[in-house]
Amino acid sequence: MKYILLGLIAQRERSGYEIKKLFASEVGDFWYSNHSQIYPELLRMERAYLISSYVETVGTKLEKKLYCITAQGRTALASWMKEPLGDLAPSRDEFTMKFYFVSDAKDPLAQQFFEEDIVRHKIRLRYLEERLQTLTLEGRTSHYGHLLILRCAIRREHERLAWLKEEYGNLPKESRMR
Amino acid sequence: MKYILLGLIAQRERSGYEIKKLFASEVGDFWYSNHSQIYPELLRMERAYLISSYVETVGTKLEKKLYCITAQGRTALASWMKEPLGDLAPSRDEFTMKFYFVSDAKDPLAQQFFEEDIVRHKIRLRYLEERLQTLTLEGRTSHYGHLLILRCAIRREHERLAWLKEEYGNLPKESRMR
DNA sequence: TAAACCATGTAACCCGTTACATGATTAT
DNA sequence: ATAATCATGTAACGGGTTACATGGTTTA
Repeated sequence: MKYILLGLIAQRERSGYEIKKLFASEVGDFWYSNHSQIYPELLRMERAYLISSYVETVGTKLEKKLYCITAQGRTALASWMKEPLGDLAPSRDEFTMKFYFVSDAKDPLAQQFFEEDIVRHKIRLRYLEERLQTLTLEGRTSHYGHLLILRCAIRREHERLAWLKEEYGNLPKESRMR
Repeated sequence: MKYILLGLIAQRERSGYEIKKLFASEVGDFWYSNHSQIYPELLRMERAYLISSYVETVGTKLEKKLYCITAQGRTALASWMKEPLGDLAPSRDEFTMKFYFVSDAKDPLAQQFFEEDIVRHKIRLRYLEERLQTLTLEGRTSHYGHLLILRCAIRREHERLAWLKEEYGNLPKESRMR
């Protein structure tokens, strides 16, 4: 988490609120957080000399705290990026775990799970495709990684849906009928 | 988490230690936990009348606490199973988030990330295939769901590796050379 | 002038992880 | 004997979520 904030601030100076909005939009596609975690973390990072801040006044009273990365912060970010990836964690997915308890294909729950999962993955796929479209049209430069992970996610959703439909089709008739 | 424990105890009566071992083996492929979370959770569930326990003595002194599901517990489990699946949570994957900060395909980090991710997914794929083999050979009955989610995971790993290799091959030459 | 948005924090709680702690039984 | 495994707990800590709390600015 710390490094995500650091990475975002490394791109350009940012306020806590700006970062909050990023988590609610593009960063949120891959990682989620909210302001009550962001603000304290930024304060901790400042105390650790990874970032520095200055205050800008909007209007006459409203204060906006802008954070910049420090040299130390850049070093820390670079060494995190170079660190090898950790072990793959188990998925902890609700669909998976619930299905583990379905011992028989005839169980009507199997059908229900497939239907529900197809719906939520269709929604997600549509959303991701729209995001890719937006990003492509914006024609921003230097967002290789962002495009890449979006394409990865879209492909994963396609594959997931294909698998779901295949297995759904393989269910015994007794459970597909009404 | 609570419902996973409940599901495992619903299959047959089990001790905390037995459940711990399940998390270290087959359940651990999809969800992880350890004994310091399991034991207190079992105590809480017993206090909530979802499970009941009795003590069995092994040898002369060693005590083993066996938990059974109660009628209330079965109801709670069934209603959890029927509940619709929650929203898809963002992946929170290290590879994804690090790549978000790679703005240019020429960055040598891109190459590094692909290589590392290929390695860890190959390892995982091999492991999952071995698990499926074992499970198939065991020839247990009524494990439709378990087989299904294993096949799903294997297919996901295959697809992931295919994507990784494809994108790795698309990297510009400057960064692939030594 | 009211709603929507900008802007920043704290507090309580829940869940999960690591570490601490103990002792019995079985297999080599 | 001693190592591995069986067996069950507690404590401290860290990260994330929800709720609490406040006030300024912009837009319709």
